[in-house]
Amino acid sequence: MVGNICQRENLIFACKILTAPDKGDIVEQMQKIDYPDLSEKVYRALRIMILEGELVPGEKLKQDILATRLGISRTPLAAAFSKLEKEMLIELLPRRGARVRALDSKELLDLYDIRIRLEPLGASGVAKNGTKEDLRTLRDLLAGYKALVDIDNPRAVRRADYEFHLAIARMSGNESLYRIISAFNIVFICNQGGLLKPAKSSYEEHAALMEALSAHDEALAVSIMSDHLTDSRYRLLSSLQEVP
Amino acid sequence: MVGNICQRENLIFACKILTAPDKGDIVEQMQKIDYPDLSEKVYRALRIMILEGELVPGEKLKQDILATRLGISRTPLAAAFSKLEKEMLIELLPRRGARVRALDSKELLDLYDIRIRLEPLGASGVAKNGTKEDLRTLRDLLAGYKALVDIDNPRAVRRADYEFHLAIARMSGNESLYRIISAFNIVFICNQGGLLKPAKSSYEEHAALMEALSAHDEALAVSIMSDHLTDSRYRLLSSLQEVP
DNA sequence: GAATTCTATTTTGTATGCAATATTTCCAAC
DNA sequence: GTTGGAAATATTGCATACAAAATAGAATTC
Repeated sequence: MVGNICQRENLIFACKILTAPDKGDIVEQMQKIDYPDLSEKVYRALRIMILEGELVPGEKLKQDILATRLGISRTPLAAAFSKLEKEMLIELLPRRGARVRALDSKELLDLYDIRIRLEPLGASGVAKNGTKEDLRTLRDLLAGYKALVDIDNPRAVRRADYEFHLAIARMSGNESLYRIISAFNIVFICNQGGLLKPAKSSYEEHAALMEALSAHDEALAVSIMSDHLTDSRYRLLSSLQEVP
Repeated sequence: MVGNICQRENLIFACKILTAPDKGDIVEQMQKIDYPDLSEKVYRALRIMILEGELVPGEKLKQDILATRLGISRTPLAAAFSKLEKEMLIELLPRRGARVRALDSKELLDLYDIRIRLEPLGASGVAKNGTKEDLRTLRDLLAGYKALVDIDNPRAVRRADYEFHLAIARMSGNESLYRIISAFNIVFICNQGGLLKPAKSSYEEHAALMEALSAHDEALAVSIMSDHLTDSRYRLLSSLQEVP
């Protein structure tokens, strides 16, 4: 996936857009990351800005302002908006502009229901077809996860969790599965509200999953992934009922 | 969903594009269906053209030719292409144009794996929350299905199957589920290769599902849907192994 | 003072034009 | 006859420009 290579750079770029005091700096960043086409670059930048909360739900995305700020014309924005709309990150009201979509708790629970069905399929794929290289990568991600848990950095833990889950989908061998999970930012959005369970518990569940994957125990991997997510959904539901 | 209202008209429109001998007819059709924005209209038209097989896999989509044929400029095509790319219906190679994506058998099987996980979730939702109105609509669709089976019209049966499955996802109450299933044209693509089982068997399975939904028997509905699709996937696999 | 209509401004959607890149064609060399 | 390269052509991506629509604001009426 080309996307992941530039993920970090894009993030930096996205941050710059809103934090940089002068426009020259932004343009500089834009030129640094040269994707073949501008609309893809803009799309990625906006995606990260939304997911990272720099563009908040409900916020109107005015083409002129964004285009000026990014130093581009409004044309490539149209394509970027189309993509973001398909990903349900923005709402596109004809002739009335684009807004960052707000997610209510029902939608979050619904997304969990989807995760619970789809991600075990990914785990199954890795257990069946995961290469030694895949498993090594996952173990590395897991080690990174553990380190972050130990130093107690919630935001970084969330990111590590996201990367671990997405890596499994990517390695599942089911390309469509990966595209669906990543395109809809399902993992990211579910984690957005913060950690639903103690980082340590979460880590232990990941570690158990890692064991099952390493042992190519498909049934166990599926079961652990399913339980892992079902538990998270349950916790989300409980936390919602606490503060209604 | 606004989309469904104009589904039929769009189909007619899409067909006209390629069959109409003169351009004036196309323009006429374009004006008939007035969506608020042109890019959405074009997107829908192209989507149907691809799904109906009028634009064949591997075919290059040249902006100029398409734009001229549709009587529009190339600008709204860009947005339409972006959407289609997200739906995995076309491939977008930067600076090298767009191609209709070809699906190999592995991808088809992978899509079935996803269907098998997602659609039972839809059935569950309808069994739990389906209104009387929803159930009535489904029964109507089922009746239509039966009629088509009786007169032996495979193409129409396929379409009816598609509509029945999609309706369940739509009525599930899980908006994201519906968007994912419809956005990726999962049902349609899976049916593209033709019917995998005798239309009569398929109808009977649908009828049994309808019973379970009417009785609000969630577990049974889930199980029937799951079996229904698992069987289809198995048949697909078998048919692929026959002619390797 | 509140509501409503009419005007002015903003903002979006689409077409066009230009520059950059890809593809094709043609010609020469081996 | 085939291969390699250069010119010509075609095609894409982006910016600009313009028209249609929506929003905001002012003036008028009740």
